[in-house]
Amino acid sequence: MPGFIGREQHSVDEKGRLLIPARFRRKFLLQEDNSGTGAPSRSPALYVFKADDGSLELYEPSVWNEKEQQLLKLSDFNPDERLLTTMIYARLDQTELDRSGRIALSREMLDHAGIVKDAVIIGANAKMVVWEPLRLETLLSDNAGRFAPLANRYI
Amino acid sequence: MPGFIGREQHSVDEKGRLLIPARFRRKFLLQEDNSGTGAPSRSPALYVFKADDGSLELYEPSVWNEKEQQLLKLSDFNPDERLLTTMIYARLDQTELDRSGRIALSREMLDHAGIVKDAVIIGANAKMVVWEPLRLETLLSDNAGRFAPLANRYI
DNA sequence: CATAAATTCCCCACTTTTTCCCACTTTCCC
DNA sequence: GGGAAAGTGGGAAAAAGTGGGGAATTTATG
Repeated sequence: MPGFIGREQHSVDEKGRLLIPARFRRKFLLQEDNSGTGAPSRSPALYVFKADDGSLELYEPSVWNEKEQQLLKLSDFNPDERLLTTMIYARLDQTELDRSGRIALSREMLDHAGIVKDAVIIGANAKMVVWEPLRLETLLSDNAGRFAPLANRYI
Repeated sequence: MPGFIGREQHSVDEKGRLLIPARFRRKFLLQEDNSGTGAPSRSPALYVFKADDGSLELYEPSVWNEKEQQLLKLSDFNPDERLLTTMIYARLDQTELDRSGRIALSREMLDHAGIVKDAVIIGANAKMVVWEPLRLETLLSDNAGRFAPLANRYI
């Protein structure tokens, strides 16, 4: 129950580093550090997943692990289930926050999202979603007229 | 059951701070602070949503969370449902009241509503709606003739 | 296998933004 | 009118964000 909410834009430097907004960091540093020792939580990790819509999804370990429970139920010997498992792990990566609260995104991840210089991070409750700013803008404006109908249908 | 009712106009300062009228504040400080301890309620939060009509909607956590239940049912892997989720979280932000009862609105939020110096806050029962004064005035006068027909149809 | 090149990691320094707090003015209410 | 609450503005301290240097590690290459 992280509850990431809000939208921010930050730059990605030449080293591929992307800052996780402080307000998001607080959300999971808080719950990572339930060691009771009060010691600084060692190395907050994040799972990075290439989404179909051209964005990147960032998950806390606890949230990803919960999703992963579904995967573990799949059989290695059912072709479809095996394929799905392969597809998912092929798109998955893991990264850690550095001392400044940044993560290093690999070249493939950045390419997948089309990120060059800037990135938008959207809090989507359980996860964070990373977009190339223009790509997100285009998606939203191209589909602006669909918001009301969709909202009307689904919520 | 917040029951915000009334209309007020307040200034937005250079730091983007907007005062939540005292009578609205009382509504939800009351129900936030059901800790029983009588201690000052820590950090009253508000969700801010960019509405389609060029206004900003302010929700109390309890009210927004109820809406969010609908969102949580949507699938990440159904394109329409995913798009809707993206559209909503891309327009959503979260903010807290400072000690003076103000919220800090981000630049994007202010731009969305066209707010420069002043803002009108309308209590609309479950939520508060924030308008740039002239924009609201224009909307109302441009559609004055439609009030009776609409009211006739729906209420 | 050794050396060079590249990448990663760790840290520091600077700039900008946010937060916190205080003070003043206006309005409301008895 | 006097006191309290509400509303407004701004200064200073703290935090967040950004960039980059240099050591260490990994990867390429002769």
